[in-house]
Amino acid sequence: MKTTLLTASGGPMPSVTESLVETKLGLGINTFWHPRNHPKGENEGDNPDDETRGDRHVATNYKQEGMVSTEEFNRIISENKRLTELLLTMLVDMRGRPADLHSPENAQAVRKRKFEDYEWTNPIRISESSGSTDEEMYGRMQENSRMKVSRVYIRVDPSDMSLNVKDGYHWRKYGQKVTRDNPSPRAYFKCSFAPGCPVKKKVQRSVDDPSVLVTTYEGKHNHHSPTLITKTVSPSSSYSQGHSTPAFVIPDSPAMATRRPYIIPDHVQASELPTPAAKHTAQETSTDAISDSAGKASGLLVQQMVSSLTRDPNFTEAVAAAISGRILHQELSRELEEK
DNA sequence: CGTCTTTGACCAGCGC
DNA sequence: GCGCTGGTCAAAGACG
Repeated sequence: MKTTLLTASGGPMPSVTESLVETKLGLGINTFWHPRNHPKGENEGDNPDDETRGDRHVATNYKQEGMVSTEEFNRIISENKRLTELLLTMLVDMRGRPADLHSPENAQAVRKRKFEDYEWTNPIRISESSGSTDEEMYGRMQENSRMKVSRVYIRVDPSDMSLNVKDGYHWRKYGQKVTRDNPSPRAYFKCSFAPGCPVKKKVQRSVDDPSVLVTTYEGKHNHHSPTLITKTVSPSSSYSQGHSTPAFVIPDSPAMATRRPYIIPDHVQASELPTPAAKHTAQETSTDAISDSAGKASGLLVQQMVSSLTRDPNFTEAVAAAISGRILHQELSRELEEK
């Protein structure tokens, strides 16, 4: 079974650079992606022949470093190209929104649209806010933008009709409904790992792409992540305790990656994240040992993220362009001063 | 026997 | 008030 994380925008999981842009633009959840975490076999129809020379240059460097095969890297290049186009589309769309707000007659409509988007993601908060004016709700929407509600998009095998998402927690299904806007049923789950845990999640297939499961997590766990004492790793206990989403799941094997999303919620700092190094110590059942290892290993994840950034061809090119542009600008300024 | 899933019934909120 | 819709409950059955 193939699993691919997607973004809140409904598109494929972006590369790290795009994730950072998404963060800057304030889009929903943050995401973390790395080629090595991507299941093989995606985009099998992509043609690697249309890559740019720059991409080939980076590909050569990749190969020299022995990190990935040429085929693998060509696939990554193709995907990055496709994701870049997606990002540009998103940017164009987002740039249009502030312009809408400048128009008084459109401001209310745009605000309503944003509110509806938020309502889709945060149904509990909205219901709590019922009775308020639009102005109050919109303000509250912005105020609560970092609440413990998140959505995860997971690509699964279309032939698999189950709505089970293995995210490390134990869930009890308590209902299923067919909603008006989606022919696929929506399943309702409650966390059953600890008694009284208020966390719920809803799982429904995407109306646009039935191979994508849309999972909405609500609430805060009142217990440690069960993944801490099994095969996977969560961040330090201070983070993982009480968070509604799988904090960070490191699969032991590609098979384990099935339906196990990689998620970094937007309020989590890099220093709070776990690392691959913590994974090994997590095999122990002692949560104290896990907390210690997670703390020591936080720097390694930062390294991994930096490594991901630097291996992204577009990011490399952008940095090179920025640096060369700056150098050129300095040289021109110096020449002007000398004259 | 305990746990989980299924599924129809029920309830609350909302718009008309 | 009525109908629609999403969310939840709870009984019955399946399963290990």
